[in-house]
Amino acid sequence: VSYSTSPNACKLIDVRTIANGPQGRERPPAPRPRTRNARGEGGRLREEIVHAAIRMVDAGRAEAITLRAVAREAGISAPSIYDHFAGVEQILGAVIGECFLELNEEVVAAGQSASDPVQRLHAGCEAYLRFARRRPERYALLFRREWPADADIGEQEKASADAAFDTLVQSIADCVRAGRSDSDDPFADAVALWSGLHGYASLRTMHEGFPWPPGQETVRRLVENLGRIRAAQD
Amino acid sequence: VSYSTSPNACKLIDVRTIANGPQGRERPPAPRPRTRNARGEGGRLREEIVHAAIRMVDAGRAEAITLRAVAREAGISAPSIYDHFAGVEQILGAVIGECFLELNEEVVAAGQSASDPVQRLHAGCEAYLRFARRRPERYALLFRREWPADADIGEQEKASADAAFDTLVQSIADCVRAGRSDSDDPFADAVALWSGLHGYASLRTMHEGFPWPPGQETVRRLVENLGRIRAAQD
DNA sequence: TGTACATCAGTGAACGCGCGTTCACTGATGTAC
DNA sequence: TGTACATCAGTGAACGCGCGTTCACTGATGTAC
Repeated sequence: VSYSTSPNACKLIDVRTIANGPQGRERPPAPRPRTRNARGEGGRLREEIVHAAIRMVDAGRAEAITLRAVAREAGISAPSIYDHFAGVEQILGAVIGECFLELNEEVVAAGQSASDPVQRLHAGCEAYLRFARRRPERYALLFRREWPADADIGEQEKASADAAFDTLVQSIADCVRAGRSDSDDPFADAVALWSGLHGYASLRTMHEGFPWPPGQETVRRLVENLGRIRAAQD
Repeated sequence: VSYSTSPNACKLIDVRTIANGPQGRERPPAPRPRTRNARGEGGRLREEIVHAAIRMVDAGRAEAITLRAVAREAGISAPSIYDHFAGVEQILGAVIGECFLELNEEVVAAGQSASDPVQRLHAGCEAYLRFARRRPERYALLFRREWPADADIGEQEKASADAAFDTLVQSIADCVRAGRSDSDDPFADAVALWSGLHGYASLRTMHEGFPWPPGQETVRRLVENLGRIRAAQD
Protein backbone atom coordinates (compact mmCIF):
# COMPACT_ATOMS: atom_id res chain seq x y z
CA VAL A 1 0.00 0.00 0.00
CA SER A 2 1.74 3.15 -1.16
CA TYR A 3 1.35 6.50 0.48
CA SER A 4 -0.47 8.26 -2.34
CA THR A 5 -3.16 5.63 -2.71
CA SER A 6 -3.72 4.66 0.92
CA PRO A 7 -6.97 5.89 2.45
CA ASN A 8 -5.07 7.28 5.43
CA ALA A 9 -2.83 9.38 3.26
CA CYS A 10 -5.79 10.93 1.50
CA LYS A 11 -7.42 11.69 4.78
CA LEU A 12 -4.24 13.37 6.02
CA ILE A 13 -3.96 15.57 2.97
CA ASP A 14 -7.60 16.57 3.19
CA VAL A 15 -7.31 17.49 6.82
CA ARG A 16 -4.23 19.59 6.19
CA THR A 17 -5.77 21.44 3.29
CA ILE A 18 -8.72 22.36 5.43
CA ALA A 19 -6.57 23.26 8.43
CA ASN A 20 -4.36 25.54 6.37
CA GLY A 21 -7.25 27.38 4.80
CA PRO A 22 -7.84 28.00 1.12
CA GLN A 23 -4.43 29.60 0.39
CA GLY A 24 -2.80 26.26 1.36
CA ARG A 25 0.67 26.34 2.93
CA GLU A 26 3.48 24.39 1.32
CA ARG A 27 3.15 20.73 2.20
CA PRO A 28 6.07 19.28 4.23
CA PRO A 29 8.24 16.73 2.38
CA ALA A 30 6.13 13.61 2.16
CA PRO A 31 7.45 11.17 4.81
CA ARG A 32 8.15 7.95 2.99
CA PRO A 33 5.76 5.46 4.43
CA ARG A 34 7.41 2.93 6.64
CA THR A 35 6.19 -0.65 6.81
CA ARG A 36 6.20 -1.43 10.48
CA ASN A 37 8.34 -4.25 11.75
CA ALA A 38 6.78 -7.69 12.05
CA ARG A 39 5.76 -8.99 15.41
CA GLY A 40 8.78 -9.82 17.55
CA GLU A 41 11.02 -7.70 15.33
CA GLY A 42 10.28 -4.46 17.17
CA GLY A 43 13.90 -4.30 18.29
CA ARG A 44 14.95 -3.48 14.76
CA LEU A 45 13.66 0.04 15.19
CA ARG A 46 16.48 0.68 17.63
CA GLU A 47 18.99 0.13 14.86
CA GLU A 48 16.98 2.26 12.47
CA ILE A 49 16.94 5.10 14.99
CA VAL A 50 20.70 4.94 15.50
CA HIS A 51 21.32 4.91 11.76
CA ALA A 52 18.96 7.81 11.22
CA ALA A 53 21.03 9.76 13.76
CA ILE A 54 24.27 8.73 12.01
CA ARG A 55 22.84 9.93 8.70
CA MET A 56 22.17 13.28 10.33
CA VAL A 57 25.73 13.42 11.65
CA ASP A 58 27.21 12.57 8.24
CA ALA A 59 25.03 15.23 6.63
CA GLY A 60 26.58 17.84 8.92
CA ARG A 61 23.41 18.20 10.93
CA ALA A 62 24.77 16.87 14.21
CA GLU A 63 23.85 20.12 15.95
CA ALA A 64 20.26 19.69 14.79
CA ILE A 65 19.87 16.27 16.40
CA THR A 66 16.82 16.32 18.61
CA LEU A 67 14.47 13.55 19.55
CA ARG A 68 11.86 14.81 17.10
CA ALA A 69 14.37 15.40 14.31
CA VAL A 70 15.74 11.86 14.62
CA ALA A 71 12.20 10.49 14.60
CA ARG A 72 11.49 12.44 11.42
CA GLU A 73 14.70 11.18 9.79
CA ALA A 74 13.78 7.62 10.79
CA GLY A 75 10.26 8.05 9.43
CA ILE A 76 8.50 7.33 12.72
CA SER A 77 6.57 9.34 15.25
CA ALA A 78 8.41 10.97 18.14
CA PRO A 79 6.90 8.88 20.94
CA SER A 80 8.08 5.67 19.27
CA ILE A 81 11.62 6.58 20.29
CA TYR A 82 10.78 5.97 23.93
CA ASP A 83 10.29 2.25 23.36
CA HIS A 84 14.01 2.03 22.65
CA PHE A 85 15.77 5.00 24.26
CA ALA A 86 15.14 7.07 27.37
CA GLY A 87 15.98 10.22 25.44
CA VAL A 88 18.14 11.82 22.81
CA GLU A 89 21.30 11.46 24.93
CA GLN A 90 21.00 7.69 24.84
CA ILE A 91 20.68 7.80 21.07
CA LEU A 92 23.83 9.90 20.84
CA GLY A 93 25.57 7.48 23.17
CA ALA A 94 24.75 4.61 20.85
CA VAL A 95 25.91 6.61 17.83
CA ILE A 96 29.19 7.47 19.54
CA GLY A 97 29.69 3.84 20.54
CA GLU A 98 29.20 2.62 16.99
CA CYS A 99 31.49 5.24 15.44
CA PHE A 100 34.11 4.64 18.10
CA LEU A 101 34.15 0.92 17.32
CA GLU A 102 34.53 1.68 13.62
CA LEU A 103 37.55 3.96 14.19
CA ASN A 104 39.28 1.58 16.55
CA GLU A 105 38.80 -1.42 14.29
CA GLU A 106 40.31 0.39 11.34
CA VAL A 107 43.34 1.40 13.38
CA VAL A 108 43.88 -2.12 14.70
CA ALA A 109 43.47 -3.65 11.24
CA ALA A 110 46.00 -1.23 9.74
CA GLY A 111 48.44 -1.95 12.57
CA GLN A 112 48.50 -5.59 11.55
CA SER A 113 49.04 -4.97 7.86
CA ALA A 114 52.83 -4.84 7.49
CA SER A 115 55.70 -6.88 8.79
CA ASP A 116 58.15 -4.01 9.27
CA PRO A 117 57.45 -2.36 12.65
CA VAL A 118 58.09 1.17 11.35
CA GLN A 119 55.68 0.58 8.50
CA ARG A 120 53.12 -0.80 10.95
CA LEU A 121 53.40 2.33 13.08
CA HIS A 122 52.93 4.54 10.05
CA ALA A 123 50.01 2.45 8.84
CA GLY A 124 48.15 2.68 12.17
CA CYS A 125 48.61 6.44 12.38
CA GLU A 126 47.60 6.94 8.78
CA ALA A 127 44.48 4.83 9.34
CA TYR A 128 43.55 7.08 12.26
CA LEU A 129 43.90 10.20 10.13
CA ARG A 130 42.17 8.55 7.18
CA PHE A 131 39.10 7.96 9.33
CA ALA A 132 39.15 11.60 10.42
CA ARG A 133 39.41 12.73 6.81
CA ARG A 134 36.85 10.28 5.42
CA ARG A 135 34.31 10.85 8.21
CA PRO A 136 35.06 14.34 9.53
CA GLU A 137 31.61 14.71 11.08
CA ARG A 138 31.87 11.41 12.92
CA TYR A 139 35.36 12.23 14.10
CA ALA A 140 34.14 15.59 15.38
CA LEU A 141 31.30 13.87 17.19
CA LEU A 142 33.78 11.54 18.89
CA PHE A 143 36.43 14.05 19.87
CA ARG A 144 35.04 17.54 19.81
CA ARG A 145 31.95 17.07 21.95
CA GLU A 146 31.45 16.14 25.53
CA TRP A 147 30.20 12.59 25.61
CA PRO A 148 26.80 12.40 27.24
CA ALA A 149 27.20 11.48 30.91
CA ASP A 150 25.09 8.37 30.46
CA ALA A 151 26.56 7.53 27.08
CA ASP A 152 26.83 4.05 28.48
CA ILE A 153 29.92 3.16 26.48
CA GLY A 154 29.98 -0.60 26.82
CA GLU A 155 32.73 -3.08 27.52
CA GLN A 156 33.06 -3.78 23.82
CA GLU A 157 33.86 -0.14 23.07
CA LYS A 158 36.32 0.12 25.94
CA ALA A 159 38.09 -3.05 24.82
CA SER A 160 38.33 -1.78 21.25
CA ALA A 161 39.75 1.54 22.44
CA ASP A 162 42.33 -0.29 24.51
CA ALA A 163 43.20 -2.47 21.52
CA ALA A 164 43.61 0.56 19.26
CA PHE A 165 45.83 2.43 21.68
CA ASP A 166 47.76 -0.74 22.37
CA THR A 167 48.44 -1.05 18.65
CA LEU A 168 50.24 2.28 18.90
CA VAL A 169 52.21 1.39 22.03
CA GLN A 170 53.21 -2.03 20.69
CA SER A 171 54.23 -0.62 17.33
CA ILE A 172 56.63 1.75 19.05
CA ALA A 173 57.89 -1.01 21.32
CA ASP A 174 58.44 -3.23 18.26
CA CYS A 175 60.42 -0.43 16.63
CA VAL A 176 62.61 -0.21 19.74
CA ARG A 177 63.20 -3.96 19.69
CA ALA A 178 64.10 -3.80 16.01
CA GLY A 179 66.57 -1.02 16.75
CA ARG A 180 64.50 1.49 14.80
CA SER A 181 63.33 3.73 17.64
CA ASP A 182 65.07 5.51 20.51
CA SER A 183 61.95 5.56 22.68
CA ASP A 184 62.69 5.13 26.36
CA ASP A 185 59.00 4.84 27.22
CA PRO A 186 56.71 3.55 24.44
CA PHE A 187 53.58 4.31 26.45
CA ALA A 188 54.52 7.94 27.10
CA ASP A 189 55.59 8.37 23.48
CA ALA A 190 52.33 6.81 22.29
CA VAL A 191 50.41 9.34 24.37
CA ALA A 192 52.34 12.17 22.75
CA LEU A 193 51.84 10.65 19.31
CA TRP A 194 48.11 10.20 19.84
CA SER A 195 47.95 13.84 20.94
CA GLY A 196 49.72 14.87 17.78
CA LEU A 197 47.45 12.81 15.55
CA HIS A 198 44.30 14.08 17.21
CA GLY A 199 45.49 17.67 17.18
CA TYR A 200 46.37 17.49 13.52
CA ALA A 201 43.08 15.80 12.57
CA SER A 202 41.14 18.33 14.57
CA LEU A 203 42.90 21.50 13.46
CA ARG A 204 43.17 20.37 9.86
CA THR A 205 39.41 20.07 9.42
CA MET A 206 38.71 23.23 11.43
CA HIS A 207 41.15 25.72 9.94
CA GLU A 208 40.97 25.08 6.24
CA GLY A 209 42.49 28.46 5.43
CA PHE A 210 45.78 27.71 7.19
CA PRO A 211 48.80 27.04 4.92
CA TRP A 212 49.15 23.40 5.89
CA PRO A 213 52.29 21.64 4.68
CA PRO A 214 51.38 19.43 1.73
CA GLY A 215 50.22 15.84 1.82
CA GLN A 216 51.60 13.44 4.40
CA GLU A 217 54.36 15.83 5.48
CA THR A 218 52.94 16.60 8.92
CA VAL A 219 51.96 12.99 9.65
CA ARG A 220 55.43 11.89 8.77
CA ARG A 221 56.98 14.43 11.13
CA LEU A 222 54.58 13.46 13.92
CA VAL A 223 55.22 9.73 13.58
CA GLU A 224 58.98 9.89 13.09
CA ASN A 225 59.71 12.50 15.74
CA LEU A 226 57.23 11.39 18.40
CA GLY A 227 57.93 7.70 17.67
CA ARG A 228 61.63 8.66 17.84
CA ILE A 229 62.35 6.72 14.70
CA ARG A 230 66.00 6.29 13.81
CA ALA A 231 67.09 6.00 10.17
CA ALA A 232 67.33 2.40 8.94
CA GLN A 233 70.90 1.10 8.91
CA ASP A 234 71.18 -0.54 5.53
CA VAL B 1 16.28 52.86 43.73
CA SER B 2 16.46 49.22 44.75
CA TYR B 3 14.37 46.49 43.21
CA SER B 4 12.28 45.68 46.25
CA THR B 5 11.20 49.25 46.88
CA SER B 6 10.73 50.51 43.33
CA PRO B 7 7.14 50.99 42.21
CA ASN B 8 7.83 49.02 39.05
CA ALA B 9 9.10 46.04 40.96
CA CYS B 10 6.00 45.95 43.11
CA LYS B 11 3.80 46.12 40.07
CA LEU B 12 5.68 43.20 38.51
CA ILE B 13 5.29 41.03 41.57
CA ASP B 14 1.59 41.81 41.84
CA VAL B 15 0.99 40.97 38.23
CA ARG B 16 2.84 37.68 38.56
CA THR B 17 1.06 36.67 41.71
CA ILE B 18 -2.25 37.23 40.00
CA ALA B 19 -1.18 35.49 36.81
CA ASN B 20 0.01 32.41 38.68
CA GLY B 21 -3.18 32.07 40.68
CA PRO B 22 -3.52 31.77 44.43
CA GLN B 23 -1.13 28.80 44.81
CA GLY B 24 1.70 31.05 43.50
CA ARG B 25 4.54 29.46 41.60
CA GLU B 26 8.10 29.91 42.82
CA ARG B 27 9.35 33.35 41.89
CA PRO B 28 12.31 33.38 39.47
CA PRO B 29 15.64 34.56 40.93
CA ALA B 30 15.25 38.33 41.33
CA PRO B 31 17.17 39.96 38.46
CA ARG B 32 19.48 42.47 40.06
CA PRO B 33 18.29 45.82 38.89
CA ARG B 34 20.54 47.44 36.37
CA THR B 35 21.05 51.17 36.29
CA ARG B 36 20.85 52.01 32.66
CA ASN B 37 23.80 53.61 30.96
CA ALA B 38 23.93 57.38 30.78
CA ARG B 39 23.10 59.16 27.61
CA GLY B 40 25.80 58.62 24.98
CA GLU B 41 27.15 55.62 26.87
CA GLY B 42 24.76 53.14 25.30
CA GLY B 43 27.69 51.42 23.63
CA ARG B 44 28.79 50.07 26.97
CA LEU B 45 26.00 47.53 26.87
CA ARG B 46 27.81 45.78 24.04
CA GLU B 47 30.68 45.02 26.37
CA GLU B 48 28.33 43.94 29.13
CA ILE B 49 26.62 41.52 26.75
CA VAL B 50 29.92 39.99 25.66
CA HIS B 51 31.05 39.58 29.26
CA ALA B 52 27.73 38.06 30.25
CA ALA B 53 28.29 35.49 27.51
CA ILE B 54 31.87 34.86 28.70
CA ARG B 55 30.57 34.31 32.22
CA MET B 56 28.22 31.69 30.84
CA VAL B 57 31.09 30.00 28.99
CA ASP B 58 33.27 29.95 32.11
CA ALA B 59 30.39 28.52 34.11
CA GLY B 60 30.24 25.58 31.72
CA ARG B 61 26.99 26.76 30.22
CA ALA B 62 28.30 27.46 26.73
CA GLU B 63 25.77 25.05 25.26
CA ALA B 64 22.98 27.00 26.93
CA ILE B 65 23.94 30.28 25.29
CA THR B 66 20.90 31.71 23.58
CA LEU B 67 19.94 35.29 22.91
CA ARG B 68 17.45 35.25 25.76
CA ALA B 69 19.81 33.49 28.17
CA VAL B 70 22.57 36.03 27.53
CA ALA B 71 20.08 38.85 28.04
CA ARG B 72 19.06 37.30 31.35
CA GLU B 73 22.67 36.93 32.44
CA ALA B 74 23.34 40.55 31.48
CA GLY B 75 20.26 41.69 33.36
CA ILE B 76 18.54 43.23 30.37
CA SER B 77 15.53 42.43 28.22
CA ALA B 78 15.99 40.26 25.14
CA PRO B 79 15.18 42.92 22.53
CA SER B 80 17.93 45.17 23.90
CA ILE B 81 20.47 42.81 22.37
CA TYR B 82 19.46 43.87 18.89
CA ASP B 83 20.79 47.39 19.40
CA HIS B 84 24.28 45.88 19.54
CA PHE B 85 24.23 42.51 17.79
CA ALA B 86 22.28 41.06 14.87
CA GLY B 87 21.89 37.79 16.74
CA VAL B 88 23.47 35.29 19.06
CA GLU B 89 26.08 34.27 16.49
CA GLN B 90 27.55 37.77 16.49
CA ILE B 91 27.78 37.66 20.27
CA LEU B 92 29.62 34.35 20.09
CA GLY B 93 31.89 35.81 17.42
CA ALA B 94 32.82 38.66 19.75
CA VAL B 95 33.39 36.23 22.63
CA ILE B 96 35.63 34.06 20.47
CA GLY B 97 37.54 37.10 19.28
CA GLU B 98 38.21 38.27 22.82
CA CYS B 99 39.27 34.84 24.10
CA PHE B 100 41.45 34.30 21.06
CA LEU B 101 43.27 37.57 21.70
CA GLU B 102 43.83 36.59 25.31
CA LEU B 103 45.36 33.22 24.39
CA ASN B 104 47.62 34.66 21.70
CA GLU B 105 48.86 37.47 23.91
CA GLU B 106 49.82 35.05 26.66
CA VAL B 107 51.73 32.85 24.22
CA VAL B 108 53.60 35.80 22.71
CA ALA B 109 54.45 37.23 26.14
CA ALA B 110 55.79 33.88 27.33
CA GLY B 111 57.84 33.52 24.14
CA GLN B 112 59.69 36.73 25.00
CA SER B 113 60.41 35.81 28.59
CA ALA B 114 63.75 33.98 28.41
CA SER B 115 66.99 34.54 26.58
CA ASP B 116 67.80 30.90 25.87
CA PRO B 117 65.93 29.85 22.71
CA VAL B 118 65.11 26.37 24.01
CA GLN B 119 63.68 27.89 27.17
CA ARG B 120 61.66 30.34 25.07
CA LEU B 121 60.20 27.50 23.05
CA HIS B 122 59.25 25.62 26.19
CA ALA B 123 57.79 28.77 27.75
CA GLY B 124 55.57 29.51 24.74
CA CYS B 125 54.25 25.96 24.61
CA GLU B 126 53.66 25.84 28.33
CA ALA B 127 51.78 29.14 28.17
CA TYR B 128 49.52 27.65 25.51
CA LEU B 129 48.74 24.64 27.66
CA ARG B 130 48.40 26.78 30.78
CA PHE B 131 45.64 28.76 29.10
CA ALA B 132 43.89 25.54 28.14
CA ARG B 133 44.14 24.26 31.71
CA ARG B 134 43.18 27.55 33.38
CA ARG B 135 40.29 28.29 31.02
CA PRO B 136 39.17 24.90 29.73
CA GLU B 137 35.75 26.18 28.73
CA ARG B 138 37.20 29.08 26.75
CA TYR B 139 39.72 26.80 25.09
CA ALA B 140 36.94 24.40 24.13
CA LEU B 141 34.94 27.30 22.70
CA LEU B 142 37.92 28.33 20.58
CA PHE B 143 38.97 24.92 19.30
CA ARG B 144 36.18 22.44 19.66
CA ARG B 145 33.35 24.33 18.00
CA GLU B 146 32.79 25.51 14.53
CA TRP B 147 33.30 29.25 14.48
CA PRO B 148 30.15 31.03 13.36
CA ALA B 149 30.39 31.80 9.66
CA ASP B 150 29.98 35.51 10.31
CA ALA B 151 32.16 35.47 13.42
CA ASP B 152 33.76 38.50 11.84
CA ILE B 153 37.18 37.82 13.33
CA GLY B 154 38.87 41.17 12.86
CA GLU B 155 42.30 42.14 11.68
CA GLN B 156 43.46 42.49 15.27
CA GLU B 157 42.62 38.86 16.02
CA LYS B 158 44.24 37.63 12.81
CA ALA B 159 47.39 39.62 13.54
CA SER B 160 47.59 38.23 17.08
CA ALA B 161 47.14 34.68 15.82
CA ASP B 162 49.93 35.22 13.31
CA ALA B 163 52.12 36.66 16.05
CA ALA B 164 51.46 33.70 18.35
CA PHE B 165 52.21 31.10 15.68
CA ASP B 166 55.22 33.10 14.58
CA THR B 167 56.51 32.94 18.15
CA LEU B 168 56.56 29.17 17.76
CA VAL B 169 58.26 29.19 14.34
CA GLN B 170 60.86 31.74 15.38
CA SER B 171 61.63 29.90 18.61
CA ILE B 172 62.41 26.77 16.64
CA ALA B 173 64.43 28.75 14.10
CA ASP B 174 66.36 30.36 16.95
CA CYS B 175 67.10 26.94 18.37
CA VAL B 176 68.44 25.86 14.99
CA ARG B 177 70.66 28.94 14.79
CA ALA B 178 71.94 28.27 18.29
CA GLY B 179 72.75 24.70 17.29
CA ARG B 180 70.11 23.33 19.64
CA SER B 181 67.64 21.95 17.08
CA ASP B 182 67.93 19.67 14.05
CA SER B 183 64.84 21.09 12.38
CA ASP B 184 65.15 21.27 8.61
CA ASP B 185 61.89 23.25 8.32
CA PRO B 186 60.88 25.32 11.36
CA PHE B 187 57.46 26.13 9.89
CA ALA B 188 56.57 22.48 9.24
CA ASP B 189 57.86 21.49 12.66
CA ALA B 190 55.88 24.31 14.28
CA VAL B 191 52.74 22.98 12.60
CA ALA B 192 53.41 19.53 14.02
CA LEU B 193 54.17 21.00 17.43
CA TRP B 194 51.00 23.09 17.46
CA SER B 195 49.08 19.94 16.50
CA GLY B 196 50.63 18.11 19.42
CA LEU B 197 49.88 20.89 21.87
CA HIS B 198 46.29 21.23 20.75
CA GLY B 199 45.75 17.49 20.72
CA TYR B 200 47.13 17.14 24.21
CA ALA B 201 45.14 20.08 25.57
CA SER B 202 41.99 18.77 23.98
CA LEU B 203 42.30 15.10 24.93
CA ARG B 204 43.57 15.86 28.40
CA THR B 205 40.45 17.82 29.39
CA MET B 206 38.14 15.39 27.60
CA HIS B 207 39.36 12.03 28.81
CA GLU B 208 40.05 12.53 32.47
CA GLY B 209 40.00 8.81 33.16
CA PHE B 210 42.97 8.06 30.89
CA PRO B 211 46.26 7.20 32.68
CA TRP B 212 48.08 10.34 31.55
CA PRO B 213 51.81 10.44 32.22
CA PRO B 214 52.46 12.74 35.17
CA GLY B 215 53.01 16.48 35.12
CA GLN B 216 54.90 18.08 32.28
CA GLU B 217 56.11 14.74 30.91
CA THR B 218 54.01 14.82 27.74
CA VAL B 219 54.66 18.51 27.03
CA ARG B 220 58.36 17.89 27.35
CA ARG B 221 58.20 15.03 24.87
CA LEU B 222 56.12 17.06 22.43
CA VAL B 223 58.40 20.08 22.55
CA GLU B 224 61.71 18.25 22.47
CA ASN B 225 60.78 15.68 19.85
CA LEU B 226 58.71 17.87 17.54
CA GLY B 227 61.09 20.81 18.02
CA ARG B 228 63.90 18.30 17.34
CA ILE B 229 65.88 19.62 20.25
CA ARG B 230 69.42 18.36 20.55
CA ALA B 231 71.09 18.01 23.95
CA ALA B 232 73.10 21.08 24.99
CA GLN B 233 76.82 20.69 24.43
CA ASP B 234 78.31 21.97 27.64
C1' DT C 1 -12.25 -24.90 12.50
C1' DG C 2 -13.91 -20.63 14.55
C1' DT C 3 -13.56 -16.84 17.73
C1' DA C 4 -12.44 -14.08 21.66
C1' DC C 5 -8.61 -12.13 23.59
C1' DA C 6 -3.75 -10.55 24.46
C1' DT C 7 0.13 -8.63 22.68
C1' DC C 8 2.97 -6.00 19.78
C1' DA C 9 4.51 -1.97 17.12
C1' DG C 10 3.64 1.73 16.84
C1' DT C 11 0.39 6.71 16.11
C1' DG C 12 -1.99 11.43 16.84
C1' DA C 13 -3.32 14.99 19.67
C1' DA C 14 -2.26 17.67 23.31
C1' DC C 15 0.41 20.07 27.06
C1' DG C 16 3.64 23.51 28.65
C1' DC C 17 8.15 25.56 27.74
C1' DG C 18 11.85 28.48 25.96
C1' DC C 19 13.17 30.30 21.90
C1' DG C 20 13.94 34.43 18.22
C1' DT C 21 11.80 38.35 16.66
C1' DT C 22 8.39 42.33 16.14
C1' DC C 23 6.15 46.21 17.78
C1' DA C 24 4.62 50.02 20.18
C1' DC C 25 5.86 52.01 24.35
C1' DT C 26 8.36 54.60 28.42
C1' DG C 27 10.86 57.60 30.98
C1' DA C 28 15.06 60.07 31.65
C1' DT C 29 18.09 63.48 29.64
C1' DG C 30 19.79 66.79 26.70
C1' DT C 31 18.74 70.90 23.38
C1' DA C 32 16.57 74.67 20.57
C1' DC C 33 14.04 78.61 21.03
C1' DT D 1 15.00 81.31 32.67
C1' DG D 2 11.27 78.35 31.12
C1' DT D 3 9.35 74.94 28.09
C1' DA D 4 8.44 72.13 24.14
C1' DC D 5 10.63 68.73 21.69
C1' DA D 6 14.05 65.20 20.11
C1' DT D 7 16.87 61.64 21.30
C1' DC D 8 18.61 57.92 23.79
C1' DA D 9 18.56 53.53 26.33
C1' DG D 10 16.16 50.63 26.88
C1' DT D 11 11.18 47.60 28.25
C1' DG D 12 6.84 44.51 28.03
C1' DA D 13 3.66 42.02 25.57
C1' DA D 14 2.83 39.29 21.90
C1' DC D 15 3.52 36.13 17.86
C1' DG D 16 4.54 31.64 15.91
C1' DC D 17 7.73 27.74 16.19
C1' DG D 18 9.95 23.40 17.50
C1' DC D 19 10.90 21.01 21.37
C1' DG D 20 10.30 16.89 25.05
C1' DT D 21 6.89 14.30 27.08
C1' DT D 22 2.18 12.27 28.27
C1' DC D 23 -1.79 9.89 27.15
C1' DA D 24 -5.24 7.26 25.18
C1' DC D 25 -5.70 5.01 20.93
C1' DT D 26 -5.28 1.73 16.66
C1' DG D 27 -4.84 -1.98 13.89
C1' DA D 28 -2.35 -6.07 12.68
C1' DT D 29 -0.90 -10.54 14.37
C1' DG D 30 -0.45 -14.36 17.16
C1' DT D 31 -2.70 -17.64 20.75
C1' DA D 32 -5.88 -20.15 23.99
C1' DC D 33 -9.95 -22.53 24.08
